[in-house]
Amino acid sequence: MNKREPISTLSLAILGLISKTPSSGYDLRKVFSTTPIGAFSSSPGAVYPALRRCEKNGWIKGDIDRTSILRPRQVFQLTVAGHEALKEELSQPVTDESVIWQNGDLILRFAFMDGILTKKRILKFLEEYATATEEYIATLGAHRKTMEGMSPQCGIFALEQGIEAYKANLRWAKRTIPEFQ
Amino acid sequence: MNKREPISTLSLAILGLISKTPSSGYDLRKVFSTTPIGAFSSSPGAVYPALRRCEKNGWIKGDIDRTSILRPRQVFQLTVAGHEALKEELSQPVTDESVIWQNGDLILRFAFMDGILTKKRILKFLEEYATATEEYIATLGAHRKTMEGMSPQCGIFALEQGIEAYKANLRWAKRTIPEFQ
DNA sequence: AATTTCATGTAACCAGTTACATGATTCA
DNA sequence: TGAATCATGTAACTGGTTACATGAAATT
Repeated sequence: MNKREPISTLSLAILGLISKTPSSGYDLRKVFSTTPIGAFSSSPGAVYPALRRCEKNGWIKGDIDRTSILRPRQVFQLTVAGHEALKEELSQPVTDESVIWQNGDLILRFAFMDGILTKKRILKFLEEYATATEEYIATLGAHRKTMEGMSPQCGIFALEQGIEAYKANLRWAKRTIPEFQ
Repeated sequence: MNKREPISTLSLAILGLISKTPSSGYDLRKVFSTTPIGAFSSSPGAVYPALRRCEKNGWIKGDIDRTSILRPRQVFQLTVAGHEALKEELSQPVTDESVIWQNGDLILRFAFMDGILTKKRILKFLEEYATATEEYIATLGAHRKTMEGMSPQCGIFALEQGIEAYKANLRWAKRTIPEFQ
């Protein structure tokens, strides 16, 4: 009943990563700057405040690690509430809007589902994703038709780029569903 | 020699659209909310301040349109300086970073090149885009190999989604180059 | 008469960016 | 000894979001 705060993309990435491996801010920055995990800046001005926000929401808690002689690191792990919040976020339905405007967020959510959602729920996500993507491809196709023979060639080609990308997403989803053993 | 202010994504979209058709803030909001032109909010709180910024930079100037009995609209068009700024922005090289983190911006730039850059320059853009994309696909492939057989299946599948999407981008660019008559 | 559309804008808030700062440790 | 790395953080700025506000005209 009580409404949960929305989780920002960066917070979702942080919660997702921490759910796999307890990490310090520095660890997270390294992941963001060395892996293709998403469009995240590894800037301290983004990561540390985001960690504080997650902490304030009770999603993570930090333990000081003094095993090294180096400056002590604060290693964060998920709280029970954090696990709940992450699970709920990952369980959100795939909306048409999210497929159109937040495809990256959807894939980020998918990347963290392992071990948090059941196989059934993950497959449901992929099916919803495929359906919504297929619909949007049709919409883009209709749009393309209205531009038929129009003067700004580049605009049409750009639209085709979008259509091709979404078609690739659709093929990926359809192929991944059966591969998901 | 004098350094031009960087153009934000929203400003670029506004300049690009206005370069095709002089428009009011309301016109632009309608385009953003009814066409797949990009991830832009059509919110007045974004569009009107962005117009003011462009105006302050001397890129656009507005004329009051009183032809209608309705509330007068302020119709903006590009200034000479605005055309220069847009042309320079569209002429920026395709960097590896932009292919990775700002693919949407690159496609947006491409969509507006018609009539502003020469055919030769547009083709150069597509070739640079293809090269950088191909390189990044290789990087992602290497990354994928390091995850071979790892436990979080979803993470690997998510990476594959990215690889497939970039492959689609590459095919699009390679196909579009010769189609560009 | 009430709602929708045309058309513009402001204000509070939030979050990311760049740049700076600190200070210890390790490496060349 | 100087540079790079470990590790955390702050401050100023920018720009986008949501929500609110106005007011006239057209539509139902």
